[in-house]
Amino acid sequence: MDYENFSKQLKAISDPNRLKIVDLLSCGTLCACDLLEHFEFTQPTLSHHMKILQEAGIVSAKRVGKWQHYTLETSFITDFNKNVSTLFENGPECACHCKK
Amino acid sequence: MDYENFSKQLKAISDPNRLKIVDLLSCGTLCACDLLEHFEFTQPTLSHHMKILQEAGIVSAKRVGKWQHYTLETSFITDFNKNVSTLFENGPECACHCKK
DNA sequence: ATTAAACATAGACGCTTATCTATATGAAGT
DNA sequence: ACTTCATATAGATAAGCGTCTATGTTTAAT
Repeated sequence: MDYENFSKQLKAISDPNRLKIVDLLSCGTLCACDLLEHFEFTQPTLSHHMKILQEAGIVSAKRVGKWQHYTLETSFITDFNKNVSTLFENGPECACHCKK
Repeated sequence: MDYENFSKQLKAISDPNRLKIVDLLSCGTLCACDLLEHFEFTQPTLSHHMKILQEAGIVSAKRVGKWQHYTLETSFITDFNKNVSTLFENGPECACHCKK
């Protein structure tokens, strides 16, 4: 498995605030101002977090008028779940190369 | 859900080298010297990574003679999988508090 | 055209992290 | 007792991260 790539996904969501953002988006699309209401930090900080989530392929953005609409990437979820399975299970891709 | 706690688990495995360590341990118990053979870094660096994995409850250690035997904590795997489900699914614990 | 609202970018600051070298500890064999 | 092997600890360093303030950009409304 590609540890570097999986590592990037994990690092992107391993911040407690970004975890909450993903959790909020798991219910559906939200704009930045709606997201911001759930946090104590400033608007530029949210912008920074959203950029990280986008660059990791976790979230996609679409401008609608003045608003940025953020949506969870379903491809990320399936990819992530696949990586988790590969990591914990003793499969043929395991780094130990043992034949269980 | 407890974002702080889940964040600690994620940060502990979000290093590519520690991902590989977990992947290696998913096949069974290994000692430090066996693990070290799979990496380029030094022994103190491995010791550092193992400490982080232990403190996160991901790995347990047991001394057998001169060797430290490391084992993946099954409780971590179930806990982790549970957290992942809660995060991505639109459940009653979701931060948005919407009733889907 | 101005203004206001929503969001992004730039730069700075303090804290954390991954790695190293050097050294300590602890168990086992001679 | 001394040495050797396996592992841990200490301290240093460089890079990365989360946050802030200040400012820029873009869209829409007046």
